[in-house]
Amino acid sequence: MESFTNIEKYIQTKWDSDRTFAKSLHNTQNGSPYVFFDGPPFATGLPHHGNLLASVIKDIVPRYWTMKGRLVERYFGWDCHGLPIEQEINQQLGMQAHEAVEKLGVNGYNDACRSIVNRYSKEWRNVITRLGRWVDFDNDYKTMDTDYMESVWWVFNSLWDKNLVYRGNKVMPVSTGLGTPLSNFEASSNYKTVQDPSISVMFKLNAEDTYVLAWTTTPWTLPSNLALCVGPNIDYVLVQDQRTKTKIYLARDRLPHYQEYHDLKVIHHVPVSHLVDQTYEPLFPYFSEFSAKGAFRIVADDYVSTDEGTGIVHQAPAFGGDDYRIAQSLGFDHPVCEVTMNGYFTNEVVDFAGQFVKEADPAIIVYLKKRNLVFDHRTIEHSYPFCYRSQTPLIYRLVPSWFVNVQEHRDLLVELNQKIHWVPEHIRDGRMGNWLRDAHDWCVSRNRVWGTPIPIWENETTGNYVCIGSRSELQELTGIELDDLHREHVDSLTFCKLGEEGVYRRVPEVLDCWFESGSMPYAQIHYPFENQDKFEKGFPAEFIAEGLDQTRGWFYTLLVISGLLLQQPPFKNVIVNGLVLASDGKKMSKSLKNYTDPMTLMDEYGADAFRLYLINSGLVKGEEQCFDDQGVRDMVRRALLPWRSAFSFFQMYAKIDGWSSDHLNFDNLSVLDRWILSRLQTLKATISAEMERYRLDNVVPALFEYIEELTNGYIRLNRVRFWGEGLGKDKVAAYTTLYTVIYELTVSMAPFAPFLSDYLYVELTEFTPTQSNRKSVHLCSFPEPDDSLQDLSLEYAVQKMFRIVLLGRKQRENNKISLRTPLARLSIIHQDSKILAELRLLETYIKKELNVKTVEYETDEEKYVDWYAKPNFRALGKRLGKRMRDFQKKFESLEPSVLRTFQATGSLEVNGESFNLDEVLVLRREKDSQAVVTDSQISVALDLNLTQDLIDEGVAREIVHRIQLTRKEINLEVTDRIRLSFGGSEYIKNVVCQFEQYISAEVLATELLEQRENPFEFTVGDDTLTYGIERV
RNA sequence: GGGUUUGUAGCUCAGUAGGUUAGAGCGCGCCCCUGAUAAGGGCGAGGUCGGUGGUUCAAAUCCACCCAGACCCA
Repeated sequence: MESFTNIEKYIQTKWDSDRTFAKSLHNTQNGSPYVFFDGPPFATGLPHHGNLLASVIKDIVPRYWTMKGRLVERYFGWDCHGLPIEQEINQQLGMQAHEAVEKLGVNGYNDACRSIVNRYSKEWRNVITRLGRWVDFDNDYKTMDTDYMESVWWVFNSLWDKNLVYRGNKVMPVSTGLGTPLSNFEASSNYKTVQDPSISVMFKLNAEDTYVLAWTTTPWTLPSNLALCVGPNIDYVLVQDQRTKTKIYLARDRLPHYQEYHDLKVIHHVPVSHLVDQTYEPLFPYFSEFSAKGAFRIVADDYVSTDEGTGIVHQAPAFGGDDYRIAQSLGFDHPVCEVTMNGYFTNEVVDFAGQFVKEADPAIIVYLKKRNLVFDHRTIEHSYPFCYRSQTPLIYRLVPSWFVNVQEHRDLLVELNQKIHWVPEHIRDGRMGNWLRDAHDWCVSRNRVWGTPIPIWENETTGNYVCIGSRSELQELTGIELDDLHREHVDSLTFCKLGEEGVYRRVPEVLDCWFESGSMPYAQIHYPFENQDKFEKGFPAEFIAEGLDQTRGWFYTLLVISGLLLQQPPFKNVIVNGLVLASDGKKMSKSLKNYTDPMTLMDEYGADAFRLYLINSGLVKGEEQCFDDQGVRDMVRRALLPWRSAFSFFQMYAKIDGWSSDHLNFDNLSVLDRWILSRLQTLKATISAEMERYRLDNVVPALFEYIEELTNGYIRLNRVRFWGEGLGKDKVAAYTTLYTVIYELTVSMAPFAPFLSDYLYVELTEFTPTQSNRKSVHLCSFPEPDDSLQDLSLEYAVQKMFRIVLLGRKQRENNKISLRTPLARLSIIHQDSKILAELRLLETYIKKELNVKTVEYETDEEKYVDWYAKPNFRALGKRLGKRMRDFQKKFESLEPSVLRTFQATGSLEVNGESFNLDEVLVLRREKDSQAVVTDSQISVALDLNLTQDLIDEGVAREIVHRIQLTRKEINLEVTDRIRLSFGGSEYIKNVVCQFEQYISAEVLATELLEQRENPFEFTVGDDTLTYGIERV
């Protein structure tokens, strides 16, 4: 047998040479489009389990809909711009972007980035292809393509035209050494432990002769103080410094801290409302005119804590994120920012002008001390971020930035989000909904090099802006035609406008790369410059899938852009996958080596198994899961192996009998034929239903169940039907059933296990000479359930039969009687003769499974079991309520005679209330567990008497078994006829003679002769059989 | 600190209208079967369903708080 891995490699080459993917698109070209958007990954490393998980989902769903007749085009996308790429290149060049740009120029730097963007794309293609994902890599989109970037410009310009773009400020980490803002990633990459001043400063209230105490480790921000902030839920106290007699407000929780160094006496507690809105005297005179605008006032905000400081926070809106947010809500449009990007005070700060802020700290403290405003002064050691390049301390400072107005359109976004079907559902109103409800304006500018330039030109003289939305517009204004829109080509272009003085130059920023990926629906097809019709027909997309981390990433940017642009959600269905963790519960990490490389896994167990494992879990509904290599192996053992074995079984006999689908005939189906066909309809219906709901995790369990029933139920019980010679009616029915069931199972598996499914499909076509000449399962239609073949009551009865077989086996086990020894009788015991009648239809199988001569149906349960009654809590809960416990006791103590009547009449009176058989359940327990076994619903009793005849027959079966083993050992074919010689003890020889016919038939012996010397032997008890086998 | 989410057998996980015997696979122990054989089946051990409190006749399931982890945000 071929290994699964080899099968997959073979199928892969078949797909390549037959161009099966292209054919599947060709075949569905008249189908209605099912649009799928592929989220672009950064290819800065090899694909990991998370990428593969998303890829599996992105493959299964499109394959399914393709088989449903829809046209599902799939184009791969690459995220090319942004920090990850710059990071790579910086590392490669061994210098920071700003430095590199100085040396290489924007041109050289971008060339370097461009050269590595697709460094891994070949490996990605290999891995994704090996996984079995069908996606067009040849017509992929890249966010750095000129067409793509032009569409991004169009998107940006459209927002601009709708007045949704504005210039504002954002507090960001700034490297004073480089004079430029850093990304959060860069800013958090170099923390150092340093000593800083820690001062508590007193602010004099205007209305009383008291002070408010605020704490800071950045005295240089005090000259730009504009407000103080208290916490609305914090308790404050007024204290008096016993040394200076000064009265001071601070948080009660912080009092002990200050009492360590100062003799403070509490005067009284103060509600926070007493402080809010009070005004105070500015520490410095530089910006006192701001008091007219509402500055130098106490405000309240939740962010204030009492973990450190005084519970009152000094506000310098230009130098803190919260400070800025609060200032904006107070209406300071132009907060004070008297520090240059390089960290020097400007001239407005008269006393410290030209000083580097960190170096001005001591002078500022002295200034305040002279005015008796410093309450406490010491030094602390803490961890502080430094520029990873220039090693200067970072400062947080306002940076001019471009924003998209999202805040005012929250309601629209929330509303559009409601139209999206999220899997898992909770993300819609939870993670995503909450995020949208308080969405902030989106800062879309980056002070970067490698990206799509923001297409805004600013007139240096008049301050007017022109936003450009296309290459042709740019050409009109500048006369230059560009085929590349990166900074090195665009930055130098300037223009003037007639009748307006001054020159227009592009603003220096590039776009946030999330803006580019969010523009993907338009940009991937160069809309609106091309493909207008295609876009309009295919928007919103039917389906997308990415990881949970994209909620505030791609999912969000897609929604913001399409919402603002078109007032539509960008997609209808989304599967959010969870994070794949290593088996130790940690993140997968190359350095920890805590996971197996996916390619290795696929080489060992196959991509099909890998795929099934990934989707058979909470991973496809946003939950995380520890990846377990064993789990992949399980998929082989539980699904792929039995599925293929079922096919091999069919194939082997169908070849012998020369059976083909020409002989299909549903006329003489046996009861189990009808059963497994009915189960097939149920399976197909389940798969369709779950796929429509995008609940992939519910599919694999249903497949498991079916494969289990097919192989360990249907095939095991029906093997004998395939053994006889010729093609009788019953055999045709058996082949018809087995073929149909395997065929449709195989086609149904196609989206999930595309390799083995295609392999088996092709093998199956050997038996379908007149059927369609499709070359691949992936060109087939997904099978639809046929209601006329479904019989739920039969499914139920067979289920019961299997339960009975289990009970019988259990009783044999209890009594240590091997299954090979036949028993005279099985009694199936239930007082309801209707149930027994259903089981009678399956008697043949029950006899065979339990190896009994006869089956009897017994309605007199009281002979074997004790009845007891129990309330059906679910049914009675509402009606009985608190009385449940009392009734439960009453039911449990009912006499058997009462229960007998109850079962006969279907009605029971207790305490003047009547109950039916659905409300009170009658259950069974064994009177004597030797004689009978019950599962509380139904009972069986085996006749355990072993007569000599039965024992002899058991021995005969044992003999057959040994001979079969030997046949196999000496490599006989299943169909080989043999000449059997035997000898040994008298008893054994007698048994052989007695069961001559049975034995000959079973082992395919055409001749049986007694002989003294034989090559093989075995013993049963005290007896020995010797035998020889010779092929005829 | 906030939002969301997860916590069930040694391991990986099921368990959506709250219903009284909490399941599967793997692993482990015992046994059986065997022309589907890189198999298969049965039985068994193994669980205070993260903790505490509450609602209820009844809680793994609903509520509150807490603990631990994760993701995102601050």
